[in-house]
Amino acid sequence: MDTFLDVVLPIPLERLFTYRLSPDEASCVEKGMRVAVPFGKSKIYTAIAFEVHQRAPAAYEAKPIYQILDDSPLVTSHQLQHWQWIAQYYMCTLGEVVRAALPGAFMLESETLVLPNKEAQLDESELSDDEFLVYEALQHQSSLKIHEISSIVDKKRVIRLVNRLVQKGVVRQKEELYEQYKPKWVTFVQLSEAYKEESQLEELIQNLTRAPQQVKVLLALFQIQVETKKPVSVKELAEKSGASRSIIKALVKKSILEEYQLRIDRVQFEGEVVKPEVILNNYQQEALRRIQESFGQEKVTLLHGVTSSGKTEVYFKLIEEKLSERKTCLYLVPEIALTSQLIGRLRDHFGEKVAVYHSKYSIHERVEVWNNVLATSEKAQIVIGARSALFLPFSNLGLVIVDEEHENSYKQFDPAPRYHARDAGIVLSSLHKADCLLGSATPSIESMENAKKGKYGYALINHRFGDVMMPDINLVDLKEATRKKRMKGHFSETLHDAIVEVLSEGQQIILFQNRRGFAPIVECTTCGHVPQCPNCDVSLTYHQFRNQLRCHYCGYHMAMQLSCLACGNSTLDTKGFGTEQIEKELLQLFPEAKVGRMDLDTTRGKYAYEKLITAFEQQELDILVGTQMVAKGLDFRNVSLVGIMNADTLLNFPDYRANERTFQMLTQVAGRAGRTKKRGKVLIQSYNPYHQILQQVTTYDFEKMFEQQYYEREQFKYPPVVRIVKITLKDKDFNKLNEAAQWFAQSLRNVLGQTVLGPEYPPVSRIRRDYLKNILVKISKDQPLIQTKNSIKRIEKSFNAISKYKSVRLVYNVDHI
DNA sequence: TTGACAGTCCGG
DNA sequence: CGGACTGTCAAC
Repeated sequence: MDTFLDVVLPIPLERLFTYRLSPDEASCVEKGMRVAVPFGKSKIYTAIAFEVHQRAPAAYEAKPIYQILDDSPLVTSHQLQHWQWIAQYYMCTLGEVVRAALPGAFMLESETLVLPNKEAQLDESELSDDEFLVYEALQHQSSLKIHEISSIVDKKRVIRLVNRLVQKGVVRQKEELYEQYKPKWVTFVQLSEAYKEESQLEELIQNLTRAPQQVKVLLALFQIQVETKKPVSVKELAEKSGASRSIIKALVKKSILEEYQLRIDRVQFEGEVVKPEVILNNYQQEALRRIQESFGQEKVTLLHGVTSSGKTEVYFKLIEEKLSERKTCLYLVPEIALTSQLIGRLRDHFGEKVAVYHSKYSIHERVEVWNNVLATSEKAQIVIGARSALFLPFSNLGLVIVDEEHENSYKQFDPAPRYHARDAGIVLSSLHKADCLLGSATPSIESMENAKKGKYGYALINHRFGDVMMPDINLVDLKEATRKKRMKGHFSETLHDAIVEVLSEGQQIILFQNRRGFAPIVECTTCGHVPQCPNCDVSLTYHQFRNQLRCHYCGYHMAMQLSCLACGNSTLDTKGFGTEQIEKELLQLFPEAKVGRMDLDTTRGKYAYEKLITAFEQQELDILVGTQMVAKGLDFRNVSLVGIMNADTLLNFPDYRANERTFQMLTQVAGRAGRTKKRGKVLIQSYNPYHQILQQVTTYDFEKMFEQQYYEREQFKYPPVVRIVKITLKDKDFNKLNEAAQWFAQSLRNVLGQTVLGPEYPPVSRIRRDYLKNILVKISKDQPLIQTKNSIKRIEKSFNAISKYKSVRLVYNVDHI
């Protein structure tokens, strides 16, 4: 009986693909291993083995697989189950989940190599110019990759060119598989067997008197061995002895030393475990007790603790408990909160049991964490990571912590799978029968609702650690300040004076403006022309630092103009303001102060973010201006003033969550102030200080905010009262898009009724030359979710069958925030 | 997603 | 007419 294998390919295709297995292969393939398979005309892909079976496909001849890449599964069945849930719930393919889940280095892809054909007898005159260029390049190089050819001839599409060359017999092609992950090997040295005896050693040193450098190396080796009792690497020996590597090589050549290689993890924990005992105050203890009680009832639990109430210590206690039961823990944080501050605290406490996993890690480092988790290694008992850490091969998981549960960066936006890490984390914990704790100072409306209804357990800490007072929050009316001409740039007199005072006390200040760049709009005061992005429906933001106009959606940029592009007058002015402008004003208003800026533009590099934080921590900076980045989980001891430059930009955001988000963001930024004894001060500037949300922020009235927001969601039918699926249609052709969106919405309405909203243009209605239109499907809680999604998928099928709509692309966003 | 193939546009 | 580009389809 023939054996077949269904595999998941990392591409956005719904179906599994079936390959033929030889008897040998059939005996070693297991679900969860990687296999390399030929796919399409030429490519070889890495796929995940999904099911071995004997059902020969009827409609086609299955291809044989190319190679089995693992000798034991790399992906566990728990993971596959979890990934299937994600694919189903978030309406994407399993392949897309696989692509997001596996570290890139695990996915080998083939690359076409072009080699010269030595036997070819050719007439050079038969070649075109481009063909000749490739031919000539191959006289000097043994092989060329496709993209190398494309740069040689300076053309984008070269496949046809290569095909012609193959036909003319000038070149041949070869597919090569690349394993991207290379384990790191380190060379160690030890004394050869022959010299292990004391007497032989003495003799050897005597003989080496004419090679003092070599003696120095040997002595250093002995010294290190005595001190550390660990293998000694060549690198270490060279450093300790001060001798060059060639001297060590010489000793190896004489067979006095022997070299050997060891596989080493790239990510190594070095340092002492301080393990200061976590001591909880009464509030924390009470919260811990409630959490444990609710875990006893197998409930997801929400820990609602005001800023700086010491949630982290509670987490630490829970982790300690799980570790003592020999279980592992997953600690999820928003990408931005993954700072060395937090990692440092974890490492101080749990030492090398902590593994870190996030996107700024190199592909190699990720592979190592994956392998350690898979092997339930000592080194990965606690994994702290951003949302993608959910995909690691856990077994024996005991606890999932989702810190800053309300953070919307937990929801993946752009490539599918568009999953919410909090929700996917809850599902993960239930799959493993593990406990799940959500923590936040400003819980999301949905989690709070679940807690209120008793679906989640709930623990509250409403006292700051060490009984520090909550900061004093005050509103500043910008309208009045402007009318009375009490503004210095974008600073009201109140804020300005507060800064002066804080600076004179040697304390630090955080200023928050949720917009980067210098100014979001440049306008000609003569003709009113505003430079727009040619690809997107937005005006270009002025970045003074680069003297450029930039689009924040597609990256388009041009030099800042001196005169208007429309009328030629040099009467350009800016409107609105971003972090860059605040930074500049600060330099003018407070020339003595050292100012730092933290936004997407200043934190591009791998360590740029850390550097800024360290500089601020060490008080090398007096004032830190930033976007929402400054709001997230940072712990600065000397900040006594937080200023919000303009709260209205947050409130005016055109979506149903704007109020909730403003409350969360302002409360979080405010929480950065006064974390030690002195009461912190927060000033919120706004043109609309009587807005209910701002009032609720100043009085720390979470309950009232929740009630009011929940009421509005009920009135207007928004989550968590209903579930929503946002469907975005994209096309380069404006009219076609409109027609297609209309068709789609109408079909949805025919099946689902009046719960379908739209189609409507989003606030930015064109991005990267594509016009966009959204349809919103609201699904009530009593409506079967799977059936509704299936109806949508069915409509998509009929939609795709209409040839004129072929070019229209569809994007589903389930639980869109 | 990728690559092949057919159809179309464009300059000479 | 050939090259470049676009749209459409299948992939096991």
